[in-house]
Amino acid sequence: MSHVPSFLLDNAEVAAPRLLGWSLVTEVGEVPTTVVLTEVEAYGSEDPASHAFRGRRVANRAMFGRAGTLYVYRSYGLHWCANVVCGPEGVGAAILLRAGVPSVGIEEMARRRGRRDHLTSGPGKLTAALGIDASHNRLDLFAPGSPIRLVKGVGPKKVTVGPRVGISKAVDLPWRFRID
DNA sequence: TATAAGATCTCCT
DNA sequence: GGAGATCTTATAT
Repeated sequence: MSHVPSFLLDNAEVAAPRLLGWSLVTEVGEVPTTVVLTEVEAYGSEDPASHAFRGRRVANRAMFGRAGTLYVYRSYGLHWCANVVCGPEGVGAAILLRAGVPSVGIEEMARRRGRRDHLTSGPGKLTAALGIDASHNRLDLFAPGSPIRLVKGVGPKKVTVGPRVGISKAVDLPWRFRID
């Protein structure tokens, strides 16, 4: 049994900003690593920019799972991007984790990234630093024994809202949320 | 079967 | 500010 916070059952654009300030913890190697989430984007169920828009596929089936499920996909053939599934089961909504601040295991993240700066300042970098890849797709982020978990943080003071990045459809929706 | 485009990052200038 | 790396899926022949 896992304990999924109730706000994750809400629509993506409502749930997304509430994830800011939460910690993403991974224990996929010897050393645990944690980042505090500072930038996310919402991908809704009726959203042309969402992978779920054209329906259920093998690659995106994680998006149609329970809220609190991890959805990992490959971006541009070489990066992994991580999302938190939200909304009612079966609707296909998720929150893309775009960036964060390293808090635990910084040395390990620097080793995985092969550099010491810009460790987690983008979706692909975030997954690389945390050691997240396709093998973690469909994981339950709230199961006690899960190698990747979300841990509640302090609520953000001021949230900046703007248009999403890198998409070509529904570009004007202000569904990108970040804190300093 | 083929081709194009994509929720990106790094390195170079 | 621009090109290249390189995989998956959608849409067209």
